[in-house]
Amino acid sequence: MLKKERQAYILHQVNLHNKVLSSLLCSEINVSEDTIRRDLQELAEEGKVIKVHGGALSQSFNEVHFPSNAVYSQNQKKKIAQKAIGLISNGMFILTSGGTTILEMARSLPPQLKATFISGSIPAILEYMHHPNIEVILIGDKISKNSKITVGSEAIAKIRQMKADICFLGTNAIDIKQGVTDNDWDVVQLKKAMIESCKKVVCLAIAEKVNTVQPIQVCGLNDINTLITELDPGNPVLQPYVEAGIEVL
Amino acid sequence: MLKKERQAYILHQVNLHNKVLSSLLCSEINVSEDTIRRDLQELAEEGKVIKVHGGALSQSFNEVHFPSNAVYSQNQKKKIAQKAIGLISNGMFILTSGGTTILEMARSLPPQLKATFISGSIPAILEYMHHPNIEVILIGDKISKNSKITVGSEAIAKIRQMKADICFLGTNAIDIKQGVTDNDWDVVQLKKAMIESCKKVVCLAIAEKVNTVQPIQVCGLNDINTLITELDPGNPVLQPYVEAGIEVL
DNA sequence: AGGGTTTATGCGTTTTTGTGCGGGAATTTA
DNA sequence: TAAATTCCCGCACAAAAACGCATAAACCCT
Repeated sequence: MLKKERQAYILHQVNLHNKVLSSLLCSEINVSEDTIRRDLQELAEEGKVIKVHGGALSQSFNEVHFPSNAVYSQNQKKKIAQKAIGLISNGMFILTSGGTTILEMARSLPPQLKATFISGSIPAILEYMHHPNIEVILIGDKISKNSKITVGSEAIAKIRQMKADICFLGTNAIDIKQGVTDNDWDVVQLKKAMIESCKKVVCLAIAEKVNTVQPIQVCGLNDINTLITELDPGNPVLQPYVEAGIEVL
Repeated sequence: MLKKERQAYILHQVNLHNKVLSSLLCSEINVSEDTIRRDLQELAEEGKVIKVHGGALSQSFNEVHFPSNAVYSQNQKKKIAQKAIGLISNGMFILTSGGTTILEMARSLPPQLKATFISGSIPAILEYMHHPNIEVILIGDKISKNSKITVGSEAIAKIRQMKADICFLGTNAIDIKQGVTDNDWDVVQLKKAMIESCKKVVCLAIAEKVNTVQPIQVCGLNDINTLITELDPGNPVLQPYVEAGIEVL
């Protein structure tokens, strides 16, 4: 087997599987490990692959898995925010959780919108405060420093005595069987109370979070009314949710 | 699984769910906890995640809103802050209003101090949140956008049901005859409630504000226990207050 | 055709890298 | 304050890489 030929084969394998192991390749092509290593090195110098200890990775690895922009998946979140804003009309009372998707929504609210936003999330409140026409109600209680949200029985009691028009949940994980799940106990308590205190529950989730599960359950699928992702509502990934009776946008 | 591949997976998880636990990851990927820890450490050094005890947090989630340091009369306020901090001891429950003097105090709190701070001022709360050992209780209600503080009957009711050890008031104007005065009706209501709900009332005021008057009265001189300015307590300007029975620092 | 040169490959040996383990320190939690 | 986690440090060990060298095939020019 010619050198060029071999390298073409290796490159093909890398692009196919996103990674190759030198140990596997050498037994596959029947050359010494040194040769494979030299090939990978050349390919790496030409920028065709990324050489790592033990083998090589596809170039696409850098772009896809290591997002360089500050806010992760910001474009997707902007898309979600736009869809969510479509559900808001003047005069509404709106409960929101925290999370970067909610923040993106807060930033994208049209300036002429007049509505009342209620939240215990400090970052979200800071965003709402910048808007000229919206009223902001802050849920008070002890502050959880890592989630930057007020948590505790006071906060929950306060939420319980409300009846908002709509509730937006930044969703950490959603799954057909497990429903909505999260990883912070305090946050889950808040979200549960929010769900009970509004007429309509809307989950905001980037597609990557769909069909993933976290340790603590927030609610079952039947408790939510609407699911918003950056995907087209017709996307096959979302069909199970449509069939479960959820409005998918 | 290659090291880089594993790190990509971890990073992906962090960005998806805002946090990861090393214990969970290691059973998920089937490597030792040490390896996960080393990975997290490397990712942290590259600035991709924030390493914390037990796992790591997403970088984007932690975007800190650093309030501007350019504060009017900062040196005087630092001096006042230092004197005020002298009145605080471990385990205290402390009510505070808003205002830049209070902010300066919040920034100067010694890191090892363990106390509970209660406030409805958003900027103050943001400062308190940065401290490692203090508990933060946020008074909830409608947010007044220009004073960045929660105002309303809910907030007042909440304050009334407390009994704090000490209360620090950022003071806009203080005068021998008119006592403490201010210019925002909502803020005044809050301050009145705070004064009633604590054992000791401390006014923080830069010297410029001493012997000035604002339209709305907060309280008479006899309601306050301590007055802190950047001046020496023996300064003639302050003597009338000493004579009125106020502790001047 | 044949000698010199370049290129490609394989084989030991030495270094480097990646990972797990144990024990003690530090930190969190009850 | 005590118990349980988690972290940190050094070590061991295996896998992989780097290096030098040997060999041989391919190439190139009289």
